[in-house]
Amino acid sequence: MSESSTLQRTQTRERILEAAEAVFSDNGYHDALVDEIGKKTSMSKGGLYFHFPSKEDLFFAVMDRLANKLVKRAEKAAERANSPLESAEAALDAVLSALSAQKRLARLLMTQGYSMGNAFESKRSEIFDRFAIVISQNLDQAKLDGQISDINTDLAARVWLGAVNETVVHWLFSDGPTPKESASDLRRLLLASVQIKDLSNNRKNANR
Amino acid sequence: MSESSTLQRTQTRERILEAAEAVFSDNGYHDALVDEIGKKTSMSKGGLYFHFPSKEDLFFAVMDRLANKLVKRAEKAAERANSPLESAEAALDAVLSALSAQKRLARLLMTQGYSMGNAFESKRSEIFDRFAIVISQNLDQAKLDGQISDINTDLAARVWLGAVNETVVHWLFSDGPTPKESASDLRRLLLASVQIKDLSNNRKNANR
DNA sequence: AACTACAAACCGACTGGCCAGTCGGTTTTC
DNA sequence: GAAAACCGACTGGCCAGTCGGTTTGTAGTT
Repeated sequence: MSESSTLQRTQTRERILEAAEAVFSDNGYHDALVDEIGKKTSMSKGGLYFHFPSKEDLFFAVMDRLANKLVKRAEKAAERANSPLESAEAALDAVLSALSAQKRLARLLMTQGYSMGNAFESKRSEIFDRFAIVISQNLDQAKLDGQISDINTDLAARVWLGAVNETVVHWLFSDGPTPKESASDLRRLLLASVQIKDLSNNRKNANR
Repeated sequence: MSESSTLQRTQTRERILEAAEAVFSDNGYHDALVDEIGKKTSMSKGGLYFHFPSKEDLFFAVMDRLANKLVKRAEKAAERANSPLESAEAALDAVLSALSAQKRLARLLMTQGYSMGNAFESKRSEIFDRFAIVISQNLDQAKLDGQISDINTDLAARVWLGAVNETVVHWLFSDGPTPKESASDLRRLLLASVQIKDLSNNRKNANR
């Protein structure tokens, strides 16, 4: 068991996860066939089951992998910003553009897992919570800094996530505008929702 | 075929829809067994299939029935209000309290159908659109009246729905607060998102 | 009121297709 | 030569939908 074999092993796992991501997001959990994932990986069913104990575990692994990527992306975008409020905004933008760029990713995270029942719910919940934390922590800080007014930041984070979710899902299943196209309007609405106090930046939040 | 028999017929259909609603919302589409719906109705599978051509049709019928009820409720609440903005607000409240009161209803409308794949999506889409229209029309009017600023009302309606959806789903799968408990905070956030201009009412939308 | 005829409503055992997961066996790697 | 990785035909459980048959309602006839 050299370290090269461990590397090989994670590479194979990665290959499987890649293929599984495609198949799951195209068909949803229930209609995704393990055999098809095998075909895409040029690996037999038995081979897959050597690496993952069940279809369900495989699906969760796919979701975790995607969520990690996305959360990291959001956190990095937030770090680059200059104020807590801008961090929250940047995190939002990062997620939105990532989802716009990859329908598959959006489908997987938002809808394609529901067919597995309650197990999926807690996973989705867990992942959304991670995003919610990134947003609400920044909003909390913005509140302390007096950048926004005294609102319920947990709920605000939830509202932001919900707004993104609905916008994306609507885009996925209707031929509406890309979330990215709506991004600036969406940003305006969500920033307004937290009732920005300091108008010294260049945006016009003209309220009377 | 007297009219009493037609009445009988719709009563039976109603009985089935009631039972189906329970079973679907408890188990989700995929895990709901037609036989169990039969058991709850004291009717055999064959009997059910006399009234509904397939499990899928039955599910859609259940959804339509619920959506109709809810939309009507929202519209009536909107009518009772005194201004377009208050109408939008009232519609929101109505939906929120209905969903809070009946977890089952919320589960069905929001998550339990995904397991049937894309067919559900268009149904969900259709239903959410109906709510979106109620909200966005009122927001449009509020815009014309100068009650709110010049925003993208379609998107705003979407944001509101998304916010409600996320709040409710979060409540369903975590032990968070009832949506009704969050209602006033939520209302504050969403009203702020549309950037109310006229502050002559008793709410404090203090923006500098 | 009794009888017939027909259809609407309902019954429930059965089938046919599906597919996750298994397992005895083969190849690859070290 | 031993273990890790992989193969793929097979099975076992599941359940929507079917269908030949029974019951119930109802309209027409005498």
